[in-house]
Amino acid sequence: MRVTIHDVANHAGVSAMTVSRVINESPRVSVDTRRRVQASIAKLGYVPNRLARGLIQRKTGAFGVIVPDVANPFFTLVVRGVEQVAWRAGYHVILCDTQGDLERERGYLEDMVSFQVDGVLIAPVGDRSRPQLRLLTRNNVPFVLIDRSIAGFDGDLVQGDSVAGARQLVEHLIELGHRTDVSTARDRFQGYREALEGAGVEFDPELVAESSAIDPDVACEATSRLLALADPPSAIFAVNNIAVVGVVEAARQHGLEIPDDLGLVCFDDIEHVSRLYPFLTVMAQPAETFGTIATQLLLDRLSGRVGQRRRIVVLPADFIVRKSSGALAPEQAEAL
Amino acid sequence: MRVTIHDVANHAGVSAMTVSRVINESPRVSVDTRRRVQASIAKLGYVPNRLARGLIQRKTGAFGVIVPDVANPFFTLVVRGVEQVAWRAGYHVILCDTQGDLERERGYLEDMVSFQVDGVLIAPVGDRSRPQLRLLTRNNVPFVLIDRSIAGFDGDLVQGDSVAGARQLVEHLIELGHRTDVSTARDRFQGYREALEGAGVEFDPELVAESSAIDPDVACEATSRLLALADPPSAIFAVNNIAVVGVVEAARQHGLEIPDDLGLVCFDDIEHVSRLYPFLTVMAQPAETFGTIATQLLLDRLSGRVGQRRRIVVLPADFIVRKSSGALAPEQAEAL
DNA sequence: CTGTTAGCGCTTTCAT
DNA sequence: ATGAAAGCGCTAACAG
Repeated sequence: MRVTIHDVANHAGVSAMTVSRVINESPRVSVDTRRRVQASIAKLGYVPNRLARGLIQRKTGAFGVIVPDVANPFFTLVVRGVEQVAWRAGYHVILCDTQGDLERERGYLEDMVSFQVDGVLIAPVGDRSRPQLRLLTRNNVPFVLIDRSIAGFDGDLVQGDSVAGARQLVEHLIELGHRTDVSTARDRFQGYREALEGAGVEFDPELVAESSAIDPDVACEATSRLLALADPPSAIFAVNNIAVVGVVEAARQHGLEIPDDLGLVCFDDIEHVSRLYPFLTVMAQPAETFGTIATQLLLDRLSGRVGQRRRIVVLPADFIVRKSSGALAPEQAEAL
Repeated sequence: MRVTIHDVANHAGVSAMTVSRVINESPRVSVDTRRRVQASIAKLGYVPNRLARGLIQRKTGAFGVIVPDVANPFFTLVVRGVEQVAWRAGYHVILCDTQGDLERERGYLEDMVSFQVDGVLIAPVGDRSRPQLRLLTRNNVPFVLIDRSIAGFDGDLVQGDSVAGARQLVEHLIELGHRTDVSTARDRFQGYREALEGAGVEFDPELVAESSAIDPDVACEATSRLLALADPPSAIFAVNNIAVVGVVEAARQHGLEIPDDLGLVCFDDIEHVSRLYPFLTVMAQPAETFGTIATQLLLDRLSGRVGQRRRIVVLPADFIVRKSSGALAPEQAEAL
C-alpha cells in the first residue's frame, strides 16, 4: 500500500487537511506544525497522488504533444522545445507518436481528453484530422497547432513560411539554370509553382513526384522514376529532411554525383547531419522554436492573459547555401 | 462542465453503474440497454475520466520514459521503440527529458510516482542516480534500466556490449596501424584499454580526452587539444554519436581530412546521417530495439509472468566499416 | 441484468 | 491555526 496523506497525518499527529496545507505551501500553518509534518513526509517517503489532486482540481499539470513521428529530426526538436518550456512552467509532457496514422491520432486525442491534460500541442496528420480535433474543442481542452494548419480550422498556430521558403529554394535552383522537380506538400508545392511562374518557366506536372514525407524509401522510389525520365530534371527540391534522404539514395543508385550531375535543395535542416557534413542547401527551420513558442501560446491561453482571437505565429526559415545546389565555386565548396 | 458518467446515465435512463459496465465491455448488460447507453455516449460526446478510474484501480495505463536527451538520435529511437510497444499494449508514454541533470531527474522520478504511472523506463543520468531510483522501489513502481547500468544496483536492464564493441573498434584502428585516442565513458574506455593491451600497445593517458557525450562543442574542444599535441593521434575513437560530431568539426578546423589525415570510428550510428553519407565506421547499436525490449520486460513484470530475478539483456552492436576509419581501398571507398 | 453503497486520495468549504 | 464534512468521477462489492 502506498503512503497516503492520512498516513502522514497520523504520523505527525495532525489532520489530513494540515498535511495538505503544508504540501501546498499554504501560509496558514504554524512553523512548528509545518516542520513536524515535513519531517513525517520525509520519513515516510510520501509523494502526493496527482490523480486524486487532479480529479478535484480539474487539472493535471500535463500537456499532450502529438506528432507524426518523433524520430523525424524536425519533430524531435519540436518535442524538445515543448518539453523544456513546459517543464519550466511546471508542466509535464505526454508524448504521442501517431506514425502519421489518422486512427492512431484519434485514439490519442481521446486519451488526452480522458487523461484530463491541461492542453495539447499537435502537429496533425493532415486535413482529415479536423473532425477529430473537435474532441478537444468539445471538451474545452485548449490546444495549439504546430507546423501544419488545417483547412478551415481556426485555433492558435505556429508554422513556417513554406510558400516563401519553397519559392526561395526553387528560385535559387532556377537562377543556377536548373530544370527543377519537386516532391509535394501543399504549401511548399505552391511556393514551387510561384517560383516557376516568377521565372517564366512553364510548369510540367511530369516533374512532380508524389512521395511520402515520412518514409525515405518512398521518396527514393519516386526520385528514381523522375531520374528515369527521357528528359530528367537537373535538380531536385525535396519537401523535407526525410524525403531528401531518399533523393540522395536514388541519386547514388543512378550513379549521379551531387551537385555535379544533380542539384539538390530541401526544407528542414538535419541537426547532426549539417554539423558533420555541411553539404545540403536548405531552408533551415527553427524547429525547437516551433515547440517553445507553441508552448508559450498554450501557457498564455491557460493563464487567461489572452483574448479569444486566434494567434498565428509564422517563423521564418534560414536559407543556407551549401554544396548540394551547386551554387558555390569549387574553391568555396572546398573550403567547407 | 465536462460530461460525466452520470450525465450519460441520466440521458439513457439507467444508473451510472450500467454505463460503467458498457464502457468496460462487461457482458452483464442487455443488448438493448447497451445500445441505448452507447447512443447517449455518442450523443453527449462522453469520454471517461481516467483520473477517476486510475484512482480507484490503482493504475493509469501510462509509463514514464526518462532519458538524458530526446534529441540524441540514439535516445530518440529508444523512445520511439518504447512508444510503439507501449501503444500496442494499450499504454501511454510520459516523456521526461532530464538534460543529463540529476536534479531534474529526481524531479521527474517523483512526478512519475505522483502520477501513479504503471512503470518506468529510464536511461539514468549516471551512478549518482542510484539514491533517487529508490523512489521507485519504495513506491513499488516497476522499472527497467536502459543503456546504462548503475553500479551496485540490481533491476532489469537492457544494454549494449560497450566493452566488446569499443574493443572491436579500437582493434580495427590498431590493425590499420593507428595510434589511437579515445573520449571517455567507463565501459567503452575499458574496451579501449583491453584492445590496447591485446595489441601490446602501451596506454598513454595523454591520448584520452575527457569530454561530454552530450554536447558536441565540448567534444570539439577536447579533440582540438589532442590534435594540438606534439605527437597527435592518427585516429580517434569517439564514444558516441554526439561526440563524433565535435571530433569531425575539430578535424575540419585543423584542416585535417578524414580518413587521410585522421582515422575516425565511433559508437552509435546516426540514422539519417548514415543513409545520406555512409561515411562513418561505427558500432551501430539497435537503438529502437533497446526501447522495445525494455518495454517488453516491463510488460512482463506487470503481467506477473516473471519471477523476482532481475533480467539483463545485452544487445550486440553491428560493426560497420565505412570510409572514416580509412580501412577501405580508394576504389571501394569510391563505390560507396 | 441492474442498482446501491462505499470509498480511491485529495482539496474545498465552512467551522471552530 | 486547525479540523470535519462533503465530494471530484469512477468502479468494487454486494444486493436484488
